[in-house]
Amino acid sequence: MATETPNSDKAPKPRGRPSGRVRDAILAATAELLREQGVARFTTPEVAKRAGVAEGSIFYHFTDRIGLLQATFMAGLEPLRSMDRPEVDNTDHARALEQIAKGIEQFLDQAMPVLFAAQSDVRLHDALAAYLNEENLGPHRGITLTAAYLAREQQAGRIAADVDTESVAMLLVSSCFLRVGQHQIVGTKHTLPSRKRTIATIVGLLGTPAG
Amino acid sequence: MATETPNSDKAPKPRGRPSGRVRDAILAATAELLREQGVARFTTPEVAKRAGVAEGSIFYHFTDRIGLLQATFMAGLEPLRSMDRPEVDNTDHARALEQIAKGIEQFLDQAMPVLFAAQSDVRLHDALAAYLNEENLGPHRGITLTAAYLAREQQAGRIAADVDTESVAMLLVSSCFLRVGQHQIVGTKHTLPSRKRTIATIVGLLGTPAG
DNA sequence: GTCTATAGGTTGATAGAC
DNA sequence: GTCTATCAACCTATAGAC
Repeated sequence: MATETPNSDKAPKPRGRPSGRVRDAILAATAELLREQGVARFTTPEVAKRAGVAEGSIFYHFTDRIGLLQATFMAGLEPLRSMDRPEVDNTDHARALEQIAKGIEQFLDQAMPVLFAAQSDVRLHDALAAYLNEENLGPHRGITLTAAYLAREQQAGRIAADVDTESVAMLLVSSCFLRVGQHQIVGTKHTLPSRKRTIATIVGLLGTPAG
Repeated sequence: MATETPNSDKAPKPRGRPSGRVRDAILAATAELLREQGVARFTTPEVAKRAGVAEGSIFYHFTDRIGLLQATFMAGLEPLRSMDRPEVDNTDHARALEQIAKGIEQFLDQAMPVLFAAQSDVRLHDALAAYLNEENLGPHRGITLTAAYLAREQQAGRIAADVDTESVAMLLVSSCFLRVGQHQIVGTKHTLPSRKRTIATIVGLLGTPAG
């Protein structure tokens, strides 16, 4: 996961992202291709064509095909890394959870194809897994964030004290994964209980506040 | 999704699966390869080597590479199709749900790599999606099955009448997907709440039976 | 039904000019 | 940093013997 740019050592490497217009175009084209066509159709000539750059540039920036894919999923996971405690603007649990769920699903919508792509090759898979572990990313991150919100509410006395907030958080995150996964794999999200309905049920877990 | 065997028309086609030793070896080798290496490393020479057959045989039986993959995920989904109402042997909800969840996770453990593989190519993806819709397979199947159990319990008065059993079922199935998915993608299932803990929380949703 | 041999087509990656 | 041109490696699929 180290060599992403050519200048790994040696002196006065240019500050900031190189110039990066081509580099970014390649990354964007790759993400697009993965989403639309799947890894199988992802070939360096195809990426080059779509990015409007020369094929050789790909190898200059990313060393090889695998390097490009790694850089792509690291870029795709960036939103998760910088995702901080969700700012929920009220104490209506259903509303707040829906906000959180929406955010997670939105993220997954664009990140999941990349996760799928990484499953296509052991090397990629292993690199991704290592990265996720190192950076403490993955589903666990979303769960922790959600659990934190619930715990705050619990301490404020708005959620029954005996509720296992982490499990509840996991249920919410799970349902997001399934909803997005089903949508991307089967294509009809309409056969699952809606997000609203799911959350209404989850809210039922939070117990009567104080009476 | 039609031509799986060569003899599509013409008269006295041999009854039962041809002789099928080679055919099955190919299917098994394919599934293995997908699990261990991912689609990228799945090549017809590799499959042939692993199955101990000639490469040509693959094309004889499955027409082309795509045909083999399609046949493989149809085979992998077979357990789901024949999965019938779960026989749960008692009325302890936690126990029963755990049984169901275990079954689903077991199935997913072997089916998920194949689902991932299908995401690698639009043609495969579309073929899989069509198949899942036709046969009414997919996550929805597991949810329906689970919901049916819950509904029965509800009618028997052992679950509160106002519980949305389908949503609860979805939460259970979701958690299975997330658990298996996390395990296969990130590799550490240990950071998620355990199945037992999750189910304990879900059971909390079922309400006090009659008092 | 299964095999061997091979044709034909892509693809990843390199070299070198600008 | 970016491009064009090129090559060796590899893979899918076919043809034909057994």
